[in-house]
Amino acid sequence: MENQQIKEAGLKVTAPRVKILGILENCGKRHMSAEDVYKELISQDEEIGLATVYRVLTQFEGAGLVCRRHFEGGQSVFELNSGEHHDHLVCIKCGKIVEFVDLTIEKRQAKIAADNAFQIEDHSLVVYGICGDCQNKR
Amino acid sequence: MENQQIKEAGLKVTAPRVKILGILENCGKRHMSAEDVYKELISQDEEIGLATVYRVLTQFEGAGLVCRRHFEGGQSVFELNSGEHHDHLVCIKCGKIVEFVDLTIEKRQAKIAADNAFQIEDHSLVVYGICGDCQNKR
DNA sequence: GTAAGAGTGAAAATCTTTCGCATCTTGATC
DNA sequence: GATCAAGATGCGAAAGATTTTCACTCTTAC
Repeated sequence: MENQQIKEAGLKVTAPRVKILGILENCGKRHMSAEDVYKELISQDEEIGLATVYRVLTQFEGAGLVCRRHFEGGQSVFELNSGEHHDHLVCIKCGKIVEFVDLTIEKRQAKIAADNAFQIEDHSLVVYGICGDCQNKR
Repeated sequence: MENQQIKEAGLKVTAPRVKILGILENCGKRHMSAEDVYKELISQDEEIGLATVYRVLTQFEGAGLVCRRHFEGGQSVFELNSGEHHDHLVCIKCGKIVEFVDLTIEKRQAKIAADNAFQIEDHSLVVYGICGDCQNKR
């Protein structure tokens, strides 16, 4: 139940937070921009401002409930933290997003960081391309 | 000489373009935001507007002279196109940027894209961490 | 039940990047 | 060199995403 997760994050259980977490969990799309979440709230007749959506998503991010990603094209997208780090394949035509994990790449990154005396905190790998569907469309 | 490169890009040789390219080539920093370039111009008493800096950098990007990168933290950074694709290691404390190329990773990416029927157009790999210097500072 | 501190909505503010437009330059041509 | 059209520039305004401010409301601890 959402309430539990919010409480564990050290946040008060309020209607906007419960609603937003519910949307992220049940909306079907794993990757949503703040705007997407806001529109979904509107369509559910919820009186929640866009500023609150940003605030709540940022808090959730801080609490580790969601991850924020900056792909090309302006808006950030948020996704529920699935526990396991993963990278993304993004279709530049239709926006489709595929997640993947590749141990070989993770290991090489660790090695490269070590070779340069860097202590890895995070990383972001995004491969932009055209998905199978879009290739066939023309 | 800068003039040649600009001409070859199919652009008129104008003072702002020559100046901006000169800064990118001689400023010491390989990665600069539009704002950085603008400030450098100001400090050289050049009367060039920020809008022009953006316009020129965008044109240079289209002509393949520079690459634009979107790291975390708002601004885009531009770098001279070194001909060879490479990825980045970014220090989240001091902003230091190290470039690297790793064939193993490139190959894995190609394989992953193929497995998912994606036709790769581009990719961005950024590893965020703390560099050796910053680790020692505290 | 109540006070204190959190949380919220709406509007204003920021920040980065782009646009509109009048004016000025460049490069090709006499 | 002078001429001219296409292309560039500068400036302020605009746009888009996100954050902050402020006055008000709600949650939680007691």
